[in-house]
Amino acid sequence: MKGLLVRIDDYVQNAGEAEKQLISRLQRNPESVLRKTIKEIAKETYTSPATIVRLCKKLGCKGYKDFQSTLAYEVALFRESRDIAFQKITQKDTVEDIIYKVTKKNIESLETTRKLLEPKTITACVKLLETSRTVSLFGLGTSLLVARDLYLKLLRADVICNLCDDWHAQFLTARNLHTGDLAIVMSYSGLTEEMLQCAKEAKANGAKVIAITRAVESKLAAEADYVLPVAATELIHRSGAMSSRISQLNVVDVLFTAYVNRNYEFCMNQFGRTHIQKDGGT
Amino acid sequence: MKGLLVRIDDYVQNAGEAEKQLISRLQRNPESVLRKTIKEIAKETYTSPATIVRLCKKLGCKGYKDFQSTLAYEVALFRESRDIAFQKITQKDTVEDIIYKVTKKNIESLETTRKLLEPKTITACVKLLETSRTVSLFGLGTSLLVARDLYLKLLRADVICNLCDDWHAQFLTARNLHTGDLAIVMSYSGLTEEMLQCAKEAKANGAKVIAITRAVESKLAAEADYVLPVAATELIHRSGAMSSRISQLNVVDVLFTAYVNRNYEFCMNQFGRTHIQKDGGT
DNA sequence: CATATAATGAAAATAAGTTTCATAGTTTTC
DNA sequence: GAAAACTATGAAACTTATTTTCATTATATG
Repeated sequence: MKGLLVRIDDYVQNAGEAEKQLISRLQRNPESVLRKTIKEIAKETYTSPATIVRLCKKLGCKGYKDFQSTLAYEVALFRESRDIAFQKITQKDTVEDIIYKVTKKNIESLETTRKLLEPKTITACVKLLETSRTVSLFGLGTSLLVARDLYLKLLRADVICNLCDDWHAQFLTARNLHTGDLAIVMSYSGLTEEMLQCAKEAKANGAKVIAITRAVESKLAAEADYVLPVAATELIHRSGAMSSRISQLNVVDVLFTAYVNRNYEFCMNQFGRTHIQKDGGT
Repeated sequence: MKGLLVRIDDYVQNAGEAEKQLISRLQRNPESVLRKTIKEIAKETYTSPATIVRLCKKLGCKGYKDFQSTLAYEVALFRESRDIAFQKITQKDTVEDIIYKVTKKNIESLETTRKLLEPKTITACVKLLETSRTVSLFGLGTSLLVARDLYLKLLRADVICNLCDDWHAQFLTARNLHTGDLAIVMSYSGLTEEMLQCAKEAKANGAKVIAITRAVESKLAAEADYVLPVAATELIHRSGAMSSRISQLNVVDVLFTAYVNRNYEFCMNQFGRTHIQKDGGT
């Protein structure tokens, strides 16, 4: 069932005059409705209890009470998620505050990234992973860490892959790609000139290109066959966008998990052969 | 104000007979209370509306209605966080499911990690970062990625630090440490023999040791002066613990942010000097 | 222009929640 | 050890909130 506020919004077009009054009031401040009685709302909006009850029923509730508690549930969730958004770290913050805010920031950017990811794109990327002869990874700085993470994963799944640490070597790798190869280019900002060059080179040589970046409109994205978007996160201090790599890793997780799921038997077999310690961890 | 269910639990000891009946009913299924009237609850528990209202007031609510809406809020949040926990990925899952579940898993492990982190420990670790002559980082596999991440951060803040890629070099680094140096050892499992050796060596040479691990009871943890705990995450498939590195990165974020906050002016100045691109990103 | 239809509010009816008060059991005091 | 004071409790009266009914008005339809 859709959320109540969404249903309200859907219904506006069919609403009568009194109902429009009501809806406008509800949308302006849904939270305060929870603390008011049906009579108070009726008075505020120059309507009547009867009209309110009718509206509640049209929205799929049993009555005003049911409406209130459904709304309470929604508002609780919304408030929680809004809480997260406006927490900037200041010098006054205690260590406890920092633990809370930093974690919430990271969670927020995961949520945002999730909303940006399109199943179709993931599916297309997984197919490329399956059908490409080789997979080459590209990244610098923090994005190199993400590339390494995906590299370790692909290794374990026995995908033929390649990642060079320094950018000259990466560029040479790009130059050697051919039709049937896949390049995955990671650049959070989408502005890194070196990555753009790698993407161009890969493309020019007939390879497919996937970009993992926040910059869906960038030159890098334009160069790519598929773009896996990452949430743009504000800075914490001016210390660089922190959550970015966590979001990028989340994209990597999604991509890899989707890949494994489509190649289940084979991958499970591989994992058995490639885990290093009993629990596979380090 | 404490949560309602907590307050209920606190109150049990002072409760009379009828009240105990009530409380037991409330605790058994708080959610269903939301859909019941005061009379229904009275009947179910062989008590009376009056007793219920009194209990609500003792718990700090204005009456039964207020009690219900406070509870609704709490239940909504709880249900949300419980929803997350039981989502295992199966072969039947669509790509859309995978996007959702993988992200939720990662969020869940961030939440758990947050709860494990103790402000005192962070503060102590930040002090070590401030006062140590040098900081050396240790890690292998996925944990090496985390180490590299912290390394990049410390570099930007002009902390004298060191990280070697291969484990032999890491071990030699540990051997060269002295009193006044700091070693930060990352091992998610806490079982990696190589990391244990590095920690022991560092300790033996008089250096302080911080461990970032899920294994608070491990030999590695025993060797460390401070342990920064990371949530233990179940595996997604058998492909290795995915969320672990995200949690580890979160710990790194917290540690580094706390450090920056205590050395604000200096770090901000440094960040100005060390950012490579306009937005500092890659 | 008459008639059907939909929207609305006033007021009655129903239901919910709160308060008061009487009772029974318990503890304290002399 | 009995009277007094206190506490916990539920029945019933009271208050408040919600829902339903029904009459009125406006609007569309043939």
